[in-house]
Amino acid sequence: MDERSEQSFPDHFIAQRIRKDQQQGKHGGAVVTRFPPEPNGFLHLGHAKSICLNFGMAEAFAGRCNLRMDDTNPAKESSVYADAIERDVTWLGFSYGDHPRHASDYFERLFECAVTLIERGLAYVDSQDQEAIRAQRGTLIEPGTESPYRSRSVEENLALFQAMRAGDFEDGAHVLRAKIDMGSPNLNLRDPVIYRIRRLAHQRTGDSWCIYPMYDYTHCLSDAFEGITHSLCTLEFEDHRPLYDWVLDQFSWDVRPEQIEFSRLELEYTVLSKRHLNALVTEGHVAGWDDPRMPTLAGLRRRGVPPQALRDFCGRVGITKSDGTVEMALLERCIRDALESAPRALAVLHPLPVELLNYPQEREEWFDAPLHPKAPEGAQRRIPFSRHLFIERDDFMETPPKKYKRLSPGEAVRLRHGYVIRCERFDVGADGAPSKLYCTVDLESRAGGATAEQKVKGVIHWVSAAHALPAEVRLYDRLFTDPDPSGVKTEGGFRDVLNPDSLEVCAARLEPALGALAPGEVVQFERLGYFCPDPDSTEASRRFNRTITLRDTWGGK
RNA sequence: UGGGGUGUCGCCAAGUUGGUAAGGCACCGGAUUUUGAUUCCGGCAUUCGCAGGUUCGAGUCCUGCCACCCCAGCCA
Repeated sequence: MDERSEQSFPDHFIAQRIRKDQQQGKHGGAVVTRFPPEPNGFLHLGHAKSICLNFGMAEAFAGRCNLRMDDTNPAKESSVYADAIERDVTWLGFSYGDHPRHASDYFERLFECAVTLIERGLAYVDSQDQEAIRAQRGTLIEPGTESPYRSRSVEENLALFQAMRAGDFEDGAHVLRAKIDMGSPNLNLRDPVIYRIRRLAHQRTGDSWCIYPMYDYTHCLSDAFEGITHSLCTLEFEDHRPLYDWVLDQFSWDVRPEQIEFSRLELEYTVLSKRHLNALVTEGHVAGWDDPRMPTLAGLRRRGVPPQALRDFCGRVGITKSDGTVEMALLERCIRDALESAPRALAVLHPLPVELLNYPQEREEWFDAPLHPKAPEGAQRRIPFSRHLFIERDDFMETPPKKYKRLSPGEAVRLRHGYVIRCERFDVGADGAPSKLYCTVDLESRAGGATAEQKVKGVIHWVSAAHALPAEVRLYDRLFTDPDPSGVKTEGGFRDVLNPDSLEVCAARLEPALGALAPGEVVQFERLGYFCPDPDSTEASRRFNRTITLRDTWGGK
């Protein structure tokens, strides 16, 4: 738990503005926000920032935050994604009442508003094709030109719009456009399309509709319908605010929502856009949306990252309007912080056999070891010890560098929670690498023993060969080798900087107590990092995911 | 060449009536440590994109530049 970020009151520019509004009694002092994802993909770290902001503001100002599916485009959306979104928001620790809201809940009201706009001469049916409309929009520096259908009579527009709804036309035959200003320097105001014909079943409304409203028209009205006071969105919508305001200004509201923009999250060595994440999944570069290497909430969860780490992260990143890219180190710091209190265990990822020459073949001992070093008298587990052990391959070197604090010929190290051993000799395998160590053990070296205080090179982890549980352990690394995958200019783009070593699978050996761990429960394998059983782990074949390594201040390895 | 934004330490980010640069991450020391982890102390921007100006005094006000981001979906 990070008390600092949990208790400190958010004080970014949006919080300041909301506080001011509330103090001035705006909206009757009410604060209502909303998190409005489109159910066309899984939520990722970028969404976490928005979720924490929106739900966080509601919490901080004793308000409410709605979860609203922005489901106005049945061509791309599905309930599979909507379900995943609910799961992820809940997992992050936020609640939105009994149900999420849906833009599709408002289709009828949205239609009525459109009719009103038509009646007031503020919207018209354009019967040109997409290309013609695009050509008339003009460019960034040239104004657009008005559609020949712009001056249709209200009666004709009404009849046409009703016919569109009735299903009398094919896709693309007509669109409804807001009549604003084709000469505006803001392209969004050049008579934006607000309804299009899509003869497609919608995941929630089925075949009830064959016309669907566009985002700019739908979003602001949905906010108003729900009494949203502060509509927080990312910077790219700044240009849309005049349109947001234009639509709302055509009606009167008890609560008139206001849009405020903040910069989206960018993180080094990853991609944070649904389009790119979708490509990773679709093209098979990862195993799915919840692949532990994905920056999706589902992936992070499967990896073992606690939700608190993400909330802490979002809090530390802050909210501003400046574009920036956060270093991976900050996220890692938050994850390690949240996991420090996890139980400890011993596991060997790359086993190197060790035989203790002076330890009886049949003898066996069980050591008590605390689950956490800061609670030495607290809960314990038992660790078996015997003549045959495994230690980490990296913990032995024939000719070690100067400050090596591990095992080498003639040197002694302590086995964590156990005895001190000294390496007498070793075998070399066909590949030229050490294949087995022969050591002597000092039976007086455990705590309380005669030689317990002796100085040794260091402390290493180990497991008893006969008692250890075999397990497949997946070691994950960053998915990309370039800090800015989206910025890669080669033909393949981010595909060209995928990290070929983002996944290493190893055959590990675990201390027996680890057999009782449930999927998702994170433990620290001492000196290695944090790990948790994958959901696909079974007693017959244990599978662990590495959540993150321990901080490593040693240059070597 | 249009419109909308942003520029404070390697990264994120405070600074909102002008008064003499918070904090976090990273990094570098040093202490503790049966995890090269954790914890703990200490260090880390004479300077705020640049150039002028106003002022006793400017990151904060004015002027002019420069850099970067977003916008021409019947996507959101």
